[in-house]
Amino acid sequence: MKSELSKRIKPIVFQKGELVLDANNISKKSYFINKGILRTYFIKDGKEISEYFSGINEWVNSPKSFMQRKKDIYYIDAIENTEAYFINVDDLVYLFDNYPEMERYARLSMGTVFGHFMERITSIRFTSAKEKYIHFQKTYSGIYHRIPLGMVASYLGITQETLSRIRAKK
Amino acid sequence: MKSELSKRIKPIVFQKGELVLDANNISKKSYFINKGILRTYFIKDGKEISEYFSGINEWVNSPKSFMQRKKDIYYIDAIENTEAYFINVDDLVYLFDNYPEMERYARLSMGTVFGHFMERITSIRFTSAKEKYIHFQKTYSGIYHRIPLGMVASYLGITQETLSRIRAKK
DNA sequence: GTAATTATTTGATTTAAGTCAAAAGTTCTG
DNA sequence: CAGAACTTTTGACTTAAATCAAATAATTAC
Repeated sequence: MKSELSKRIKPIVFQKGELVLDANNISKKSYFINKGILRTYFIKDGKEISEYFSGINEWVNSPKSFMQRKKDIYYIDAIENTEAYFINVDDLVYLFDNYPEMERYARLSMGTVFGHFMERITSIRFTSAKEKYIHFQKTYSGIYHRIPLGMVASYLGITQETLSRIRAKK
Repeated sequence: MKSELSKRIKPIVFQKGELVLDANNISKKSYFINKGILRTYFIKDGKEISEYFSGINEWVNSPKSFMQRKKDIYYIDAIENTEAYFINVDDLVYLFDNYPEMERYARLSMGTVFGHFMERITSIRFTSAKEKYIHFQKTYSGIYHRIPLGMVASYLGITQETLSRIRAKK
């Protein structure tokens, strides 16, 4: 089964700043990061709002685009030079069809992600800007210092100025 | 397959105010609502914070407790007299084992819920208290007027007073 | 049906974070 | 490596929502 998977994934590299996925296109690819950081974001009132960041050993895609072949609002770009693998959704479906344990793995993985989302919602709802930043540092303990301030601010839903002041104080 | 499912679900009723699930216990049950409203909440600083509300034709459980048999922070109670069905996790696993299409259905359903979560995160991050309330009304268009103000306020992460003033203005 | 409890509204004041503006610091690019 | 183009910081001022406090209104229970 492992080789079935490895047969279907291909390496790809992205330069810093390069667009990995354009919200105007439907993407049948899902990426597994080997090195670097990808950012998922969307545009609101002409500004880029970061949705989340993905580092080493994480899968990244635009869920609606990838799973349902529907356009969604999410762009993905590279914050750093990034090395990744990608798999096509057709190949993934083939694996799900032939390896039920993979389907189960996918379902259970989603349960975990689910928990993270709920935690994030709580974090956003009830905390001051400072607490949000501390929570962000914990969530992204390995990579938080490599993400530009403006992107962090939009991820947290606070202004750059406020984040800059929070950083200055500590 | 339909009968396999119906063989394994049982009816249950809850009185208004009744606790459906205590965070101190692990629950192997998932409920499907036929009538009424259930509320999922947790306690923060001694206060009940509403996480979400569930109405007719929706499944409700405490995901971590149900799927992973681990304690989680979520309580569930009945906002109204409620009629529901429940299924035991063991029976659900049996169905997943024997009906791969159910496993797939579950995985795809989670994808949809996923999308709702992302939308909610966006709604929380960038909107004023008033916009949050408008979004809440859309999300719960069928039942929003049946949920007490205090519970709505904690769901939105704003104070009761602020919500009361928003309502007064429109 | 009335007292007791609980939920909602209204008012006055405070505060955290936003906005606007400009300066200082970085990093691209030819 | 020097100027352009971003990014981050700092300052002064504004505002939305929180807090504290008390008054109504609506449920619930006896």
